[in-house]
This record gives sequence, structure tokens and C-alpha cells, in this order.
Amino acid sequence: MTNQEVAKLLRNVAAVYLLTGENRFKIIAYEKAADSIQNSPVEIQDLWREGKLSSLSGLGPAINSHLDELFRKGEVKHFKRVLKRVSESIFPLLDIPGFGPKKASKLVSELKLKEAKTVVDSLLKAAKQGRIAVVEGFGTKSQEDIIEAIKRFKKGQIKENRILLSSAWNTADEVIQYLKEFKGVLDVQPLGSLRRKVATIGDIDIAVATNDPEGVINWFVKNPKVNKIIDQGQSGATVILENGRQIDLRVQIPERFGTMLQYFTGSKNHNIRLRELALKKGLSLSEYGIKPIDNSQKSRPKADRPQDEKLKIHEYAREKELYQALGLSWIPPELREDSGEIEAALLRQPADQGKLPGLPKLVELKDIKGDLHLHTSYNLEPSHDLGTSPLEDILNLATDLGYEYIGLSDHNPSYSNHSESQIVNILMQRRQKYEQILESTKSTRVNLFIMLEVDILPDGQLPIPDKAFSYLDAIIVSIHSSFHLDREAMTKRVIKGLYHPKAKILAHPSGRLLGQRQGYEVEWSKLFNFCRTNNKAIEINAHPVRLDLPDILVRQAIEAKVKLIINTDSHKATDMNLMPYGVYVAQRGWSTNNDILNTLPYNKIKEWLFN
DNA sequence: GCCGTTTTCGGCCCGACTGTTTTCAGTCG
Repeated sequence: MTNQEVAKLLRNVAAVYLLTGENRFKIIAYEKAADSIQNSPVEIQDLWREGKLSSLSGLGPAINSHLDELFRKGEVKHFKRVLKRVSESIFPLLDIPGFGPKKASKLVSELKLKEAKTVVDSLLKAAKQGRIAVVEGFGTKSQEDIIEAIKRFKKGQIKENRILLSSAWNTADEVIQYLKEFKGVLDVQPLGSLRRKVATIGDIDIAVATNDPEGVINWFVKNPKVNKIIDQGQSGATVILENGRQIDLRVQIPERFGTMLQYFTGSKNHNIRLRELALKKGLSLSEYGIKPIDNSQKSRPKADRPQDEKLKIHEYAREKELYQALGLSWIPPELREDSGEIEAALLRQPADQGKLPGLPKLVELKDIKGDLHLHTSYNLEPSHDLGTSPLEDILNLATDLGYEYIGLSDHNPSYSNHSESQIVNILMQRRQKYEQILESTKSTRVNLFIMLEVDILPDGQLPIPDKAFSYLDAIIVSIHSSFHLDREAMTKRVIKGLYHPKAKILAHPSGRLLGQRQGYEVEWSKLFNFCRTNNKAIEINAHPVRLDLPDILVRQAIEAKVKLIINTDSHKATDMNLMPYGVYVAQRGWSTNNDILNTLPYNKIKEWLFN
């Protein structure tokens, strides 16, 4: 059962509780548990297998025992009874935007929609016939909205709207550079998932600090790349660019910029936790700032409260000041997912220093000293695609990037087309050629590792003969076929592939391609244990379609004390510039320099690679 | 039903938006 399915089940239970007048906090508890499961990139069923259900926040003894029954027997008796209390036609409607339990229930009973399978279509039909507008609490407007919502819902099931981080970043950066040309712009920052560097992005939002909001907004909509202005107001504007992307701009005076930046950076869960923390300190945090809680006003209707209440709000020019007001140190946006960062950011008493773990000092791009997964255009008749850039170009770019070393990790020669001795020969000649080129470009100070990216065959074997290893400093291993082995078989396969003493790195370990392909199934804790014990590294592949190892697994790997290495997997020299995306993933996984092998200087990484 | 740097009992995030209302309920992020 997928996380999505388990979350949906809990949401349905919460919906029934809402409709049947259960304690509202019980309802919230079920919804929180559903959120937690849905946001977990670890499969909940894996957590259950390992007996770690409680590691997810919001899962307590009661829900855990229900989930235990669910995974053991395939269903939960208690849930089954609960769900029977309402018409099953309600549940499909809950997936439609704008529909909650109340609305769904009302329509199902008023319109007598009994068939769950056809309820969406029946509802659409009823709306078109004008039978919704006459229901109490609904009108013609809501009837039209429902038709629109169902249409969008039907489209949405086919098309996923999120785009790759790199693509969103490039678009946003162009707009940010354009905005900076306007002299009234004091600061520009991306917001939301873009600022947090999530692997895929929904909306592109940008914030500007300025004392001339009107001027900035006018400048923004006049961008020659703007195709269409959707909305233009006093606090911002929304446009569609030539490339079809929507950009939201928000402007704010510098005195309030930190407050806005914090609020719109999220994540939602991070902000919820901050507000809970504020409450415990007798403060109330909102998108407008922090104010003391005034209990004497709480019971009075809003309209009766004194107008000057807003004056008591503290606004912040910088995020740092806002976090400090809550007793926290500033938290890097990449960590704001409510996954322990708030606890780690609590300002310590001097006596506690060193005793409790604080925020990590995150690895940065400038700490990266090399890239070990590069494909050149040298034709070794490989099993997969050849690189397109010659070694000379790669060396030049490596010099520009300030690298101390690079690793040439072309795909292995195809094994179906070559005999063992042919493969040995190819690799011998390749080594000679590379050494020759390095010799002729004496000006470079970049050190070279002559490596290979080797397929792990379905049975775990490596398709190159023993003799060939003498022409290789080390190898990277990876999966390029038979993605659908079961979890156990895949784990065995990968571990066997890594077993060779020269196999040092597992590349793109989950095999996912964002928006195209799910990763394959692996028993991660088993793999991590093997890597730690045997001194193998796991790659963080920086290619924007991969970003693999995914950030949450990076965090788990680090907790398991596994070493990681960030590589670009470049198939052309300019791909080497994609390194920042790998660093973002490492940061989101709480990596310090200590966790990332290619922050090591040449002599140290050589020592590791040759051992 | 969950949770703990004021608590193992007594709390549980905040505000905007929308449509239908004439003071609010439901939904969303």
C-alpha cells in the first residue's frame, strides 16, 4: 500500500468523524497523521516492517495499532465500521478542489448520489442541469464553480504540474536579474519551495523589498519577456512569461521584508510549528509578524476589538530577528520542513552548549574540490551513451571551477559485443590515451582518476573481466536494467555489485527520474549498513532530473554514518556546472563537509579511493 | 488521538478567501 493510499484512508476516517460530530481534535489528529504519512518519502509500510512507525510525528499508539492491523490483514475492522456510517459516494468527491466533507455530504444526500463509482460524473450532470443552485446553502455561483472544479480535477489526474528545480530556477533567476536593474529594488528573493530548493517546484514566487512598490510593480509587468498580465495590485502582480510560466511578485517595505520572507518561504509545516512555539511563549505569529496574546479580547467578536490591536504587532526587517524573537537561531531555508530543525535551532543556555545537537554547518558549493562521475567522448564502445566532450574541454572547465581532481567514469564497454580480451584491450588503450592527454596539457593542475561506471547485472555480477581492473583506479557501480526486481533481490544485487574491492561508489542509487520514473525498491537500512561497514560511498547525483540520492534518504544515510559524494554525471562538459543542485540536495539532507567525500583534498580522497 | 524546555493532563496554528449570508461556515495554504 502506498503512502498516498494510507493517507487517503486516514483522511476518509477523519471526514466521517467530522460528519458524525466526533471530538474535533481527534479529527485534527487523523489529518495530521495523514499529512505526515503523505509527506514522508520513506514508505510507511517499510517503517512498519522495521517497527519504526512512531518515528513519524503524529502517529501515536492508537493509529499505529490500526496501521499494524492494516498491513498485517489488509484492512482495519474499526475503520470499516466507521466508514460505513456515511455514504461511500462522499469519498471520491473529497479529492476535488473546493470540496470538504460537509459540502460533499450535503450534495450526496440532497441529490441522492448513491453510486461511488459514478458520483463525480453524476454531480457534474446535476450541476449542468441546474440542480445544485437550488440546494440550500448553494447558489448559481457555487454551481458554476463546481463545474469548473470537476473539469480541472479530471485534467489534473492526467497532468502533473510541478516542474524541475533547475528549470524553475533558471526562469526565476532571469526575472530576478531583470528586477535588480530597477534602482528602487533593495532586495530580491525567491519564495516557497524554490527558496527551500525542493527537487520539484509548483509555483514561482518572488519577493522584493522596496520603498517604491508601485514603481517596482510597473517595472515588473513591463518586462519584455512578459506575455500576459494576469493581475496587478498594490502589493504585487501575477504575469505569464513567454515560456508559459506563471510568476507571482510580492513587494514589501524593507521594515517588514523579513516577516514576509519567512512566512512565504514555508514550509507550511515549519510555519505551523513556529506558531505553536510562539503560543507557548504567549505570542501569536502570523504572516504580519508577532504580537502578544491578549486573552481579554479572545472571547469578544472580532469587530468589537480595539482598532489599534494591529499596532502592537512586531514586524521584522530580517528573518534572523524574527527567529531570535522566538528563541531560535536563523534556520537555513533548505532545512525548513519541520523535521527537527526547530528543536535544533533552540538557543541554548551556555551550560548546554555541546551537549545537545544544534543546527548542522551545511556543506557549501565552495567546499567541493572535485567531481568523480564524468563521461568523456572517448569511444570505448560503451553499453550506454557516450559523453560528447573531449577530455581537454573537461580539464579546462575543471580548472575554471577550481577543482583539485576529477574522475573519468565512462560507461563500461558493452559486454554483449565484445570478448573479455577485447574489453581488457579497450580499457588499456583508454588509459594510455588519457595519460597522454594529461601529459600534453601540463598547464593544468587538475589531478585525474581513471575510473569506469560499471553496470550491475541483474545477478549482481560486474561485466568486466578481472584483468581489466589493472587499468582502473576505481569504479562506480550502478543499475541500468531490470528495474523491477523485488526489494530483497534488488538489495542483494546492489550489495553484490559493490563487493568488489575497486567498487567504491554506488551511483544514482534509487534510479528515480523526476516526473518520469519511480525509483526501484531497495532495503535502504541494509544497504547503508553494508556501505558503512565496507567503506563504500553513495552518490548524490546532481543532475536535475535525478537528484538521487533523494534528500530524505541523504539524511538517513548520514544518520547511518555512510559517506556520500556529490557528482554531476556529466555527459557534456557544461553539465559540470550542475554541481549546485547536488549541493542543495546534500543541504536538504543536513550534510556537513564531514559527510561529503569530495570536500576532501586530493591526497585524502586518493587515499580513500585506493583503499 | 497526539504530545511534552511551563504539562503524563489539558491543551491542540493563523488568517484569507468565497459564497451565502446579515454574522458565518467551509475550505485552503
